[in-house]
Amino acid sequence: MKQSKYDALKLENQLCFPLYACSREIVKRYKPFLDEIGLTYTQYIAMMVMWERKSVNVKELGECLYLDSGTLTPLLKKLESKGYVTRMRSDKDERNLVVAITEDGEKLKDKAVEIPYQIAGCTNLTPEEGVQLYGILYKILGKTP
Amino acid sequence: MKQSKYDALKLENQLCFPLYACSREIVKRYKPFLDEIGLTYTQYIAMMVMWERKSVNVKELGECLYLDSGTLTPLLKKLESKGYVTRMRSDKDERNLVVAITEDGEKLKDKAVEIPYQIAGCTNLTPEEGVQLYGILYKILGKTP
DNA sequence: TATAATTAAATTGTGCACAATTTAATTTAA
DNA sequence: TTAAATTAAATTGTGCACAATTTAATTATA
Repeated sequence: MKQSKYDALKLENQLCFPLYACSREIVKRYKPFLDEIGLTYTQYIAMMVMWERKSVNVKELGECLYLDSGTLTPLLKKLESKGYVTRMRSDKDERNLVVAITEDGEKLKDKAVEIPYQIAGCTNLTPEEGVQLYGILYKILGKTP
Repeated sequence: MKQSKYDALKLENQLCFPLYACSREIVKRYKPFLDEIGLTYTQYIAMMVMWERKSVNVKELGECLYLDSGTLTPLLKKLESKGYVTRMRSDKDERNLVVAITEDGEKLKDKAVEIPYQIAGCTNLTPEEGVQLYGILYKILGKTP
């Protein structure tokens, strides 16, 4: 095997690259299912938080999703225009914007609930690999750089 | 533990979400190092292919990076304007655009070679976890959905 | 060999991501 | 208590991603 001081720069020796490619690949596999309920992937994970929390402010939502207001503000305006959430300044502290789920947003949950099962058929990992991957990814996320 | 038919829709039960979050998190960790050589992450992985292949057409580059011409065309124009690659239609088949590395592009490699080692200090995985992650990610990428 | 089908890039339009800045509200401290 | 510091969203600007369409070149076929 020919060695070079540049080996560390080869695409095949990167861990970050397959992570980046895989992330996009999986989002692409979600697309046909998400199209049926009219959500993008980012809107879908935002709705996941809403289905669980019912009401959060932008900062909390951002902490859940690792996203900032620059991404969330336009996204939440879109979810509002679709009628799935409302956006209102908090009475207690008007700096906070409270995002709350609507009845239509709740109804969407019943359509969305099939998606995880449909997606399961699109991956080829063993249950063990899934658990390993999950653990490793959250280990990376947990480390404050 | 309270169970619900909606458990599959919880963010914490997703595999895709930490993948998506991790991918962005790691790209963010590259940013300070990439800033020093004036490349974005996508430009960096494109240059990795160029450093290895010297000359490729857009289609081949897209296959390496899992990206299409919609993403690559503007990106390659930027790399061209920075002087790291040239873009020329192929003589044999004018549908093909040949992207070739320049001398400046080659020189950049010597600056970039430090980056993988600098990044290594920013992750917290054991070597075994790294190997596991690598294998699982390429298994996902390999499966034609 | 014309015509149809295919192929490769480029283009168009939408939706993130995110750094940096701005605006407005609240909290802290002199 | 008022001025400074902090905080939360929104805004601005850049750079992807990617679906869908267009343009131009090449190949296959009737």
